[in-house]
Amino acid sequence: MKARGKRTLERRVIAQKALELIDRNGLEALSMRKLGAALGVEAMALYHHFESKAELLDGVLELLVEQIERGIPENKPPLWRLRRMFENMRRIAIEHPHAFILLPTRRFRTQRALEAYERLLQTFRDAGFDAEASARYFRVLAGFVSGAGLAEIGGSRALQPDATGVILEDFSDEQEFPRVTEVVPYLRVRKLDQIFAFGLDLIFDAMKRDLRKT
Amino acid sequence: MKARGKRTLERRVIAQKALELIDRNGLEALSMRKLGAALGVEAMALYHHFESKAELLDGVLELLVEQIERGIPENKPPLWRLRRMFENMRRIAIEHPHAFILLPTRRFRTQRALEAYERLLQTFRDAGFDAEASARYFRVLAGFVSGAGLAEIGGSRALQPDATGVILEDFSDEQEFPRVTEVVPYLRVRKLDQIFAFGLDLIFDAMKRDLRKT
DNA sequence: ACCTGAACACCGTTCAAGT
DNA sequence: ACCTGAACACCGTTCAAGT
Repeated sequence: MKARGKRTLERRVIAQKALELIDRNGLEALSMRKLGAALGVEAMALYHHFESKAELLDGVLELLVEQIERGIPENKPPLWRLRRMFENMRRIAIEHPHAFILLPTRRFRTQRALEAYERLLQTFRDAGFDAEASARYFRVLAGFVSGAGLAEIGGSRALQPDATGVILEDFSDEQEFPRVTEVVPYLRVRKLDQIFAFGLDLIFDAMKRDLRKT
Repeated sequence: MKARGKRTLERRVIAQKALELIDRNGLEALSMRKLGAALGVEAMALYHHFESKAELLDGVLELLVEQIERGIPENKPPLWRLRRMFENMRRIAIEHPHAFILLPTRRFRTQRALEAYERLLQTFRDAGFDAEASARYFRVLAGFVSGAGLAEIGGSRALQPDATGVILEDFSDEQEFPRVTEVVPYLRVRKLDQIFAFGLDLIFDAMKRDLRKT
């Protein structure tokens, strides 16, 4: 499992270029052929570094997972750090709208991804939760943040690669869908920050109550 | 936009067969060619009923969206009905693990999907929320349920179509990932019901507090 | 109105061959 | 050890043709 110097470097460079292409053209548009071309190499050369496209995507996932811990000082209280980590997850959705889906759909299978997962769970423990409560709150938070991230993307930050023509605005004559129409302004991108914070508050408040109780 | 009898029927039959194939072989494995074959027809015949594969997927999405309202009596209180709708969303994740992803990732663009969305939002209004609060709680609930649904799937109910070899159980020597290891038993499929209910309680409790306040 | 069949421009991956 | 190039078995979709 130990890297042989150049190999790990290459893997990372390839994954980074893949993420770049995904950011630019969408996940569906990423192909081994195009990725090879972008790196000045034949598609098949990539199979020397990754066994399959699936493994390459695990490599891209690793890059996203690493960002969960970005810019979080060690010396802050655990609950504060946890909050920042989940806020980071949302930021990843915004910065990498086409790649974000990898985070909630692909299992963590690589060393680096599992290491980050380990540290995240350790932070729950540091906050005072036992294994069961850590599992529970992790699931609830990760669920909420994943779903919120996906909504943010569908919401309008990024276009879907294979979207069909009609969008809500074309549709809503307000006669037919009054409730949908009235809700649209409150779900604009600008408003989503507040809603996300509100949801996160809900969960963290419950966590704090829980900690005080025991 | 009005249907011409047979046409709508056909569309539905095709979408249903597509969902069946997705359930059996995964979303990635669905192709126009295979779907045609399953219906005893050439792939190109499908383009007479759907303009593209994207539109076909919108048709499959419709089938899922309809199930959100399944088995919910009109005469129950709005909050109760809302809870049931979001529980239904999770059931959809469990019953259609490979297709569920369509729900949080594809925008609602078809008549039937928007109608269901309209009724869902109307139920928030019936419960006593204004448009803004409806938008907020809808987003938080939909976010949580989507994320929880995806986690449920990754968790183990369905295999990923392009999963790579290693899974956590192979990995965790408990030396290297003690926190990950200790959390595994609490995230087993059997336990996810409780965690889901716990998360939903959190949000519905906040909704009830909110309603009492005003 | 509905379906076929050939064709185009792509895919991921295998394999044998090159350096 | 690393890369190429041809080939295989697929894709979604266009287009002209059939009934």
